[in-house]
This record gives sequence, C-alpha cells and structure tokens, in this order.
Amino acid sequence: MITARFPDGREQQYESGITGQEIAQKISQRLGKEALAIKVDEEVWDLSRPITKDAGIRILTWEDEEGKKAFWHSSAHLMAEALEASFPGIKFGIGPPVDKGFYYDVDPGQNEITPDKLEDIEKKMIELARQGNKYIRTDVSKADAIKYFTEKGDEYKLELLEDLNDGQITFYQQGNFVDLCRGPHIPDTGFIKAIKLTSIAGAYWRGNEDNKQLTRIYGVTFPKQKDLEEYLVMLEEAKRRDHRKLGKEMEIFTFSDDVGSGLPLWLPNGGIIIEELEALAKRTEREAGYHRVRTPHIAKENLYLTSGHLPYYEDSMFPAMEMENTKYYLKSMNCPHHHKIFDAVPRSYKDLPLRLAEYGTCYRYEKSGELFGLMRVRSLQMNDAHIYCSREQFEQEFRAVNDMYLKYFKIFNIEKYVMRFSTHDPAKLGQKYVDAPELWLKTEDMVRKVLISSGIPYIEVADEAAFYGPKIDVQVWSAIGREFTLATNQVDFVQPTRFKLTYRNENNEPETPICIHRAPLGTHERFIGFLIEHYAGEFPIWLAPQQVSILLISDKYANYAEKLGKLLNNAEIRASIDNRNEKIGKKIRDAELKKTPYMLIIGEKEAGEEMLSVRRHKQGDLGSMSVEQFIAHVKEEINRTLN
RNA sequence: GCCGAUGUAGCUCAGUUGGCCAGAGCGGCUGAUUUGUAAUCAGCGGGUCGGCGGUUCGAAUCCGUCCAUCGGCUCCA
Repeated sequence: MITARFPDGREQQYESGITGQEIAQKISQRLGKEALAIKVDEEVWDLSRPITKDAGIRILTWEDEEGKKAFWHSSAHLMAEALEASFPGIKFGIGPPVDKGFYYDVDPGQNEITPDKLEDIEKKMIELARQGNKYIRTDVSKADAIKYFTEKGDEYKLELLEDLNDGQITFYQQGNFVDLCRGPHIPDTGFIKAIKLTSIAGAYWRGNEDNKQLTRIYGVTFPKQKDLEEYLVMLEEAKRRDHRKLGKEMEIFTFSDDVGSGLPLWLPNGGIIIEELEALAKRTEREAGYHRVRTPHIAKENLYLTSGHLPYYEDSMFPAMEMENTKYYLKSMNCPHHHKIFDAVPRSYKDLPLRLAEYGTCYRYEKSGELFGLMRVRSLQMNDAHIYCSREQFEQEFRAVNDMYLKYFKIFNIEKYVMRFSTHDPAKLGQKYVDAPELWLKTEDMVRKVLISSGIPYIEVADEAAFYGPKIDVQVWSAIGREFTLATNQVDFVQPTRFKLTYRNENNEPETPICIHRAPLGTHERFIGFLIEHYAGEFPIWLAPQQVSILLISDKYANYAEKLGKLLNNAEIRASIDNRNEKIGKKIRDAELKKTPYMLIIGEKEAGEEMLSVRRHKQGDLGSMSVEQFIAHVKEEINRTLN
C-alpha cells in the first residue's frame, strides 16, 4: 500500500502501482475525464505511470499551469506527427510548450513550409487528434536511441542525445510518431479539440546565432472549441491596446522614414505626457536628495575607453564622427559623463551620497530586426541617475532606490511585474565580466541582503549581469504578451575605479565610491509605450494630453465657451473647445473616441446660468456644476491619481 | 544582423489569368443646417500604388534590388 497526500492535506491509501488515471477516476468521474497529468511530489508524471511510493499527489487539469504545459507539449508532438506525414524526411529539433501554446523547430530539408500550408497542417492535426492515439512512454537505452535516430537521419536528435546519459532516456510514441522526450504527456490525442497554428519564424538551432536556422512553427491548442474562440477575442483585445496603434490614433508619436527607423518623433500630445512624467520624476528626485545635471549628447572616444563601454558595445554604438583627428561618439549611456561631474571637484565623505540625475538622451544602434514600436528604439531618453556612495551607505541607498520603484508602481498601478536579480558567471570573468571575483560576490551579497530584508519578491538569474556589476531589472509585459525590461537598477564597482574617482574619508585617506545606476521610469520611449498599453490609452487625468473638451450645442455660446476655456487653462487644466459645425451627439462621440476624460456640454441653459453640464469619459452624464466646483473636482482627481 | 510575411489616399481596406481616366468608407475642406449626452445633409479636394531598376506595345499587378513595417530568432550597457 502507498499513502497519497492531497493538496488539501487529506491522505488516502492505495494499492502500490496504482496509476494517476485510476486515482483521478476514484476521486470523481469528472476528474477522471478531465485529468491530464499528475504531480507526484515535485515531478509531473503521465497518468498511466504506476505510483509505487508514498507521495504528495495533485491531479492536474487544464486549470493548472502544469496541466496546460503537458497539454501543449503533447500538442507539439501531434503537430510533429502531422508534419512528418505531410513532409517526408523532415527533421526535428526541439518542441516545447511555451507561455501560450507551443512550438516545434524543424528542418524541412528540400521542402518549404509556408504560412499558407498551416491550415492543411491544422486539418491533419485534427484528423490525427480524433484518432485518440495514446501517448506511450518507453525507456530506451542510449545505444538503441542513437540507432533509431541514426536510421531516421535526424542529426538534431542525435546531438540532443549526446548530452543525455543511459538510463534517463525515454521515447514517446503516439500513432506513427516517435520522439525523444522526457515527457510528461496527456493520456491521448483525443483531448486536443481546437487547434490554431499561429506563425512561422526562423530560429537558430540551440539559440546560437552561428548555428543553422531552423523553421519554428508556433501553435496553440485547447480542450474546447470555445476556449479557442475566447483566445482569439483576447488577441483582438491585445491588438486594440497595442501602443503602436493607439500611439498613432491618439497622435502621441510617429516615425518617419526620412528621420530614420527607431527614431521616434513626439507629437504635441506625447510632449505633454513627457512633461508630466518629468515633472513627477523631478519632484520625486528632488525630495529624495538628487541633484539635477546636464551633459552633452556626444563625447570623445577616450571617455568610452576609460569607462570600458567601447570594447563591449562598439557594435551597437553609432559609428564615430571624426573632427580634427579626434573621434567623437554619440553617447549610448550617461554614466561616463556623470562620473566626470563627480570628479569635477574634490569630494569628501561629507558629500556622499552624491546623487546626480538627468533625463539624458542616448543613442544606441539596435539591430534592425530588434526595433519594436517605442519599446525598442535607437534614440532614448532615460530617467537616469547615478548615486555615489560609500560601502557603509550602500545598503541604505540601494533600499531607497527600491522604495522609489515601489512608489512609482503604486502611482501607475503596476501590479504585474518581476524583479530580476542578475548575477555573474564566474567562468566568464575577464570576458563578459570584469575580472574581480571577490567584488562580484561581495556586491551580490549586499544586493541580495537588501532584496530579502525589504521583502521584495525577486527571481535570481545567473549570467545576466552588466559587465561592471550585478543588476536588478523590472520585467513587465506588453499588451501582446512580450516581456521587456521597464526599469533597471545596477551596481557598479568597476567604473569608479576606472575613472579613478575618489573621496576623502574621515581620516583624509582617498577611497573609491560605489556607484548605483538607476532608472525607475526606464526611458520615455519604453515607459510611455508601456503606459499606453497598460491604460489602453485611457490615461489617468494628470497624464491625459487633453483633460477637458468643451462641446458647444451651437456656436451661439462661443463667447461663454471661450471664457470657460480661459478659466480652465488659467487653472492649469488642459481644455480645448470643439466649435465644429456638428451636432452634440457627434461631438460627444468624437470626444469619447479620443478618450478625453471630461466633456463639458454648453448650451443655452449653461450659458445663461454660467454653469456646466459635465460628462465623464466612459461614465456618462455627471450632472450640472459651477465652474469653481468643476475645477475643484478635476484638481481633486489629479491629486488623488498622482499620489 | 538572420528566417518569413507585408507595403494602394491622413486612417481602415477593395482592386492580380498584366489592358478603359486606380476605387470605397471614415477623416479633411466648403456650404446648408443652429442642433441637448456616442455618427445631420450635400458638394469638393486628396494617391510618384514604399523607392530604384528591369521584362513588356502596355506594370499597382511579373522579375531583381534597396528601404520600411510586422511575426519570430539572436542581442539589449
């Protein structure tokens, strides 16, 4: 007998060798039908695998992330089966589940898989799914596995086998398709009811640029047709929020072929958003003891040789301009300039921490294929600052920076994010990272300590640090689900030394400060791109480019509207008058579509009584107010959303 | 940068067995209407069919090349 512990703490005895399927069936008929896999302690198993030990048990269904993963992983095998049937001789790389679906990397050989063939592959998959073939797991010896794939001529699977040891190799077969696979899989293909192959793309074998490029086919599958329909609706919603679409519609930014790709132009509405963000940042930083500085957009080659950036990043810097035998580069970061400001006057321990802030404009030559709306651009303005402090002050400063992040997240209602703590890989010291093993460990410990003690949730990733020190990136997701770094907070123990930055300590001895690079609001480009999607264009009122639209019933009331507009603008409320020759319904519709927070409807009644009819975007008529009441109402909303 | 797809008016899109002056809706402009909480009516403008080169009697349509955008890969100080 074995004892199974369920997630609710309940325990149950079963015959040794019972399968997950049998357990699910015993719990309820419904669970027996919906079960996809089973979690046995920390491992996910096939439902058909006999359980012969006491274990924590959890039956996985479509509602569980791990259940979905097994479902999609099995779907990848199903797609592979369909591909093999349609494209004889096709070779397979890897085919894992991803966040929303799955992919398989394939080498179609002489064939070419084009988007118009996806529908046929889907049909084939449906046909195979309906056969309800079981996913059968078998243990295979390494020799047999090598023999099988050698005969099949699949060099990719053979390469994968090289890294596996005898005794840990399993094959899975469903229908006529056999794959090297660790599993787990769902019981049979019959569970897969709805299939959508979403895209085809090139992908380097094993993610290495120097390797051959395989064809990657993405797809997503569901246990019910209805789930697929909901998914397609969700995709539509994502498209609706896409900052590239909204940014154009709302006249926030644009690109011009004549200016260059990745070089955004901010329209007046974007200009307002930028001004508001900067006002927030400047106020916040002033209160936190930062000093504002300004530095030029270019500098001589030597500066970036000193900083160490040039050898690491020359490929992604705009090429040098040469004047009078001197090379100048467009700056791709602000730090070297700030270091020079630190160095401009002799520093004492009494000057520390010294916090230098600048919304600096930088230029980076991102590869053409990497450009992406406002999220990945070649000119960017960073909410940058560098904090120079002593080792003793580091923890407190680092913590204060993290608190600033959290304050901003609250203002912007950012709830879904991950703090990624990136550390170095000791094997790459001297190549990817500066060779200072002790400093790395010491600094990483300090950072970890701050993160843990301030209770900030974080994940730690090895081998992702900057060359000059560990960093924390704030990861968020765009409307279309792409992950990107919104903000960054980095420790730098290298550049201060390279720039020979020192201050005098209490004993009048020179010491090197630590530098913290931080940009809680990231860059204007990325942050505003994110905000557009985050708010679906419906900005909080303090950020809305146009806050109030004055709508005239008829042009008879133009004088009153003019006066009103002036009153509002004097109260620093952004208002404009819609005096077009249109009916009020049309003006309201247009203002609603432009997502203007407030509409003021002005007709005979309002003009006569010097009152306003107030309408709130997406809410409707709020009734009548005096001008003073309305101004107070808007001011209150601005204060409430900005704090 | 690599693989694949796409590029027609300000926007969304029709228009390919190569062939009359390249179309629609919305937006814009002009006029009429003077209007009460999500589209008043009429008229008028507006396009080097992404750029360049080629094939052809003839190219938005076929071919080449470049550019840009999109989906991924790689990269991201």
